[in-house]
Amino acid sequence: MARQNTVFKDAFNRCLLQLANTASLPSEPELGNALGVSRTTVRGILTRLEELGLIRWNKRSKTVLRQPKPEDYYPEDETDSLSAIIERSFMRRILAGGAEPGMQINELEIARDIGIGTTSVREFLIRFSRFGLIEKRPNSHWVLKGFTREFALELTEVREMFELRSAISFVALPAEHPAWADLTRIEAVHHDILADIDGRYTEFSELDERFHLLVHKSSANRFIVDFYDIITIVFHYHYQWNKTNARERNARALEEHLDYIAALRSRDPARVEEACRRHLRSARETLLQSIA
Amino acid sequence: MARQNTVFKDAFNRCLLQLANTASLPSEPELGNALGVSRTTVRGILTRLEELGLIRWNKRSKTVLRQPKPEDYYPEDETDSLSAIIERSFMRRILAGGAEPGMQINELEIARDIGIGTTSVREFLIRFSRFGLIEKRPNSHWVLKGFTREFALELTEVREMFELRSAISFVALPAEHPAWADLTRIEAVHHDILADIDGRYTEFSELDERFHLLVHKSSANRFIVDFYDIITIVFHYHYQWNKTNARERNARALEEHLDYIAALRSRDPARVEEACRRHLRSARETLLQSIA
DNA sequence: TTTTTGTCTTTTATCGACAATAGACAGTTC
DNA sequence: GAACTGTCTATTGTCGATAAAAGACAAAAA
Repeated sequence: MARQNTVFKDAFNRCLLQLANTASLPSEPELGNALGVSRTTVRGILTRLEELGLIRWNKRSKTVLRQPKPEDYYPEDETDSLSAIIERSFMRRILAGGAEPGMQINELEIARDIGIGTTSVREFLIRFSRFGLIEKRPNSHWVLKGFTREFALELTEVREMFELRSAISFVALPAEHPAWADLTRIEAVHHDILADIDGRYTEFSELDERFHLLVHKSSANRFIVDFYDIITIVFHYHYQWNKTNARERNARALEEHLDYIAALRSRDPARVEEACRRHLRSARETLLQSIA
Repeated sequence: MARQNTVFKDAFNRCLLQLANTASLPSEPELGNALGVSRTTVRGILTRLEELGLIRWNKRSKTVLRQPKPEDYYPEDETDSLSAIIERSFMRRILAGGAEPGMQINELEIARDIGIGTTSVREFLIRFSRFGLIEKRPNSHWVLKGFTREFALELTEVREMFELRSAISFVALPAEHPAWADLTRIEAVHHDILADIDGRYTEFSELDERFHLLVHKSSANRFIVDFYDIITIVFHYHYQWNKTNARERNARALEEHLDYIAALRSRDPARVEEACRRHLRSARETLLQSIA
């Protein structure tokens, strides 16, 4: 097979969710827009919905006949894009497994391991190389540079430069800029989670990403915003792997965020700088502790 | 054909140059080291040298029989790696041609244009995307973001942050660090070029890259050093295309470099910061002028 | 006249294949 | 016994092929 129809299956599943609330479906272009796919895929979905007896479809009329049952959905693991699968598998290898710096990375081996072609693995590695964890020897293998203490220090050094600058430019945003409203929403979630910290502390990781990305975006600089991808992926996988003291860590970080947010609101650059520095310093400590 | 033997041809040509000075060639591993290729390729080269009657080869003895003639070399254009070919072709497209921001980029079209397969084009685009000039729409085309004024401003903003920090850490390098010797060598070339500015001003571009890279490297931060790739490629292709006032521009930049180098030598951070700022400001102006 | 649908073409994502190149191992030579 | 060569295997770089997905265009419907 040349390509898995994961786009179709994933969009189909999302379409079933939308089906729950309506008696009939909108036009093909509109559906395509809502699901983020082309009309070709939409028509594939409609065809399948009809086959399963979920709708009656005749040109413009798409009448819902019954509600979807669990067995109508495609299994979740068939909806993952190939690159997502490779990413997970690769990160497990280099974070969880005893991956020594300097180790060789073998495209063919990874491909066989996952059961896919080498092309996709190559493309993943090329994309991944910008994170600075691997390096290519031309005409030969890749080398793992490793998730080391140096890596963490270099990463956080740049992060601190970028975030400090972004935070300063945040306070210069006009009052009607949507970022302020986003900030309010994000602040509210902080309070919600803190109120039930024992039950919800695991939601911090995602919130953390949203908050810092919002700050970085105010720099209006593509290089700064793009760099945040590296932070995201490192923290994302790293925290999946290292969960010691997660509750305390997250509670503390939430408090620091609230300080930081208050500082942004004050629009006082000196105060922002101080709150930002304090939070980033403790984030760096946390990261370093879990490495060494 | 699955793959051009450009590595072989290029190494063969370089080997012919080395041949000029010796009566016999060293061992296979040693040759491989000198040329940066594997023993397999070395043996290919030796075989070819023997076929052409350039050497007599018997196990350890590789006696040079005659000096290479021009027709012994492979044509230069057969020694370019595919990715270098794609890069040149692509940069010509987006810098020289009237490439509007927002334009779609079509893998298949580029591949047909150059007469190669799509895989290599895809891989090039993925690698190139980290420069922030193009962006992928998943399952669909790439979009050219364009070499615009915003791009130049975002690029120089980060460059200034990084270089300032690197320059400051440069003065902290111990006196025996090789960077100081490199700096001396680079400074000397500045004087050489200035002494014959009319004849040699075109050599500035390469010198500029060497100098700034040396500064960036003293940061010992892979993200800062890697970022310099973007600067390099942008300036490299940009100056190939825009040559107005090159002589005056370069002369001025050379003087600024000399100030900057003197400041580094003084090891006075305040003086370094000032000289660095001044030079980067004028570099930014130059870049901006040639865009708008 | 604008939106929707039917149909058809083009492009992307992925695979398998194969030559170029790297690299491993054992026997050979100094 | 250290380095070199002969031979063999494994991996990378690139191509062509193909299903999935996107998208163009004209006919049909509102």
